[in-house]
Amino acid sequence: MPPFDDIDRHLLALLQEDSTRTLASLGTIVGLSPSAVKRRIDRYHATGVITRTVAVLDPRASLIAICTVTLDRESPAAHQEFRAHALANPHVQQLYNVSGDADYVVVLATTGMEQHREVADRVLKSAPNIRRYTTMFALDPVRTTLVLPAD
Amino acid sequence: MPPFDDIDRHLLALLQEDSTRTLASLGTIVGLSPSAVKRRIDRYHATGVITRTVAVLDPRASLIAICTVTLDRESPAAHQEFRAHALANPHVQQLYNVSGDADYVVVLATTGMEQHREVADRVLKSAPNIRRYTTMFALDPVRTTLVLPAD
DNA sequence: TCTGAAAGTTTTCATCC
DNA sequence: GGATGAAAACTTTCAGA
Repeated sequence: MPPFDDIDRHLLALLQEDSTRTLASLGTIVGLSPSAVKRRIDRYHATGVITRTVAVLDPRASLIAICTVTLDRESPAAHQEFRAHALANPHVQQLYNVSGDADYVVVLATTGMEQHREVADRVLKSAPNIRRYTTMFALDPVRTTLVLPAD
Repeated sequence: MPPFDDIDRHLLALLQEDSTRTLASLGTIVGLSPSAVKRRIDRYHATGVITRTVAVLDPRASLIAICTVTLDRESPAAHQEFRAHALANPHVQQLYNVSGDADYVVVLATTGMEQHREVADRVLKSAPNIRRYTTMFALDPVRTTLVLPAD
């Protein structure tokens, strides 16, 4: 994707906030015609800037746990095995390979403590190659977005 | 919201995956007419089950940092002050009040290390009431969704 | 690359089951 | 609650600048 101009950044900010706006309303805000807005949005999809468009549910209805995981060895095979194991579980909402003391941060989303125990047992406790892990439960998901800076 | 049936769960899973499907295509999948699908989706919005619909950008284009924050005192005022301070910054992509050793998990999204330093300084280093914090950089954002179990 | 208008789809809504 | 069908709105395409 060629460099963004101010209108691109504005459109991407608007779409990350609410993707249900019409081309006409976006056009009014950024000062373009609906078809000019469409051409730009089509380009964001074609070039992979926008990867998907999704409905977001209220996180307060779920139990969110943020876990760190340290593997017991640093081999590529151990990493690959753990990733595949974690990704197989739909309750793994987010998974990051990270720098520092831990190797991964895993965010688990479940319907409650009972389901959390099941999922955590599967994904963390009895998973392959894990040396140790920690769990922090979200008492309050104050802000939960996937908004990224658009530049 | 009254209890979900199988069709509700199916629709919510579909919409969390891709909210651009038409009412007709959703109806074909779940076995309802477009207007019946619409009535259900309207209800998800009206009751706050779906909070918003957004475009998601490719996280690989950004620098993601996952930080833990421990406040220097447990007073409600300290919490309130820290939250307001963090929420004022648009690079705070996610913010969770958590149980355990730390008080908050903060996810920072920036365009690169230079911007990260600025933002981290503002949100963490020179922020009020912080005793200590840790930072883990995402080497690879393996999965980044906000998908929640629909029950 | 934009605008504006025509053509094609989707959404919305009233009505009936 | 759900289905249907018609009207309204939106999206898509394309000619012209």
